Amino acid sequence: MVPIPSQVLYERLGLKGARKIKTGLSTDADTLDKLREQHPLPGAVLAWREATKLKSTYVDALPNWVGADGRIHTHYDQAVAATGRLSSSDPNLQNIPIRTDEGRRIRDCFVAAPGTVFLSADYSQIELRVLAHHCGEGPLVESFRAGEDIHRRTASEVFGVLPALVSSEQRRAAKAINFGIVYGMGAFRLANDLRIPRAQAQAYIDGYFARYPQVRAYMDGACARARELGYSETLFGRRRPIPGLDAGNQADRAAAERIAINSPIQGTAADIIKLAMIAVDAALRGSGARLLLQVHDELVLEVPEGEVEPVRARVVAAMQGAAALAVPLVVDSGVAPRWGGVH
DNA sequence: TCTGTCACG
DNA sequence: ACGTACGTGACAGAC
Repeated sequence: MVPIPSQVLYERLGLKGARKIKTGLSTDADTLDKLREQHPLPGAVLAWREATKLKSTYVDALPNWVGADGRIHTHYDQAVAATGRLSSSDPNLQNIPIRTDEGRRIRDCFVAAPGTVFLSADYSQIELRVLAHHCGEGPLVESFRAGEDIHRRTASEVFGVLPALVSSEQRRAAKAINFGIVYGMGAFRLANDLRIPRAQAQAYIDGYFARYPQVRAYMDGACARARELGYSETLFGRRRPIPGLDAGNQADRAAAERIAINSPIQGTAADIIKLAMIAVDAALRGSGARLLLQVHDELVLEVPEGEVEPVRARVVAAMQGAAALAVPLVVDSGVAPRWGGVH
């Protein structure tokens, strides 16, 4: 039983500025957020959506997956995601909430077995490090080798201010730029995300590529190579066929180019954590610790309380040593009796 | 079965 | 003038 937000918002209330979709006007979260200034209803719909999403997908559904052993066992597919990532289903444990306080309460429902705790170990900025490796030199490489705050450094380069003088607003913009670079973003999307004029977003992107020419060269090279070969390739040789790079249609061609840019990055990161899982498994032999989950750049283990520090050291070392890139691989870790508390 | 939406990295 | 960031899976509702 669901209201019909679109009719109420756009026909009865006459709110303006919604994004168009195939079937009419969108009521997605980004659109509703922008409509907040016109009326109190969009905000209420957003709150209602968050609550019902959490209830239907997690609170109501997950208890039905608890088995005779009192635990939930997910299913991992190794041959579904085109980039080489794993995917998780029935239930999906790679999309358990964490971004909101209400969501984190769901993650907190996952409790380690008596006498054990969860150990979570995640790669810091692994996709940007892979990109830095592909670039070989420049501020991205320097920055990771020096252990700097990568977004602060990007802001410093793009906005031409000393790192110590980067404002929180500039750092936020740089973070969005770094995030988007990996996906082959355009000015339209960056402008939308940062709520700035499109011309200003374009200036940011131009400024970025002026300071990071090696990133531009990587992107051009990745497209050219994929166009010649018909596929992209990760650092470890995983291939993804990419049709459409010669499409006459500009939008189709641009979409294929974004895939050619992103797949070697996301796919190499996927290869690295798979190698890490093998190394972690070997490093854990003789201990009472068990690997429970992989969430793309994170491994979650269950560890006897008395073994936490030695296991943590082994896991971090195995993950950091899984591949030798031109920049260090850094792994952060946390320990807690509930999943929501590990970071 | 398709679409829109939204949870995660 | 057009469309507009990568990869997934689950749910509700429309058809």
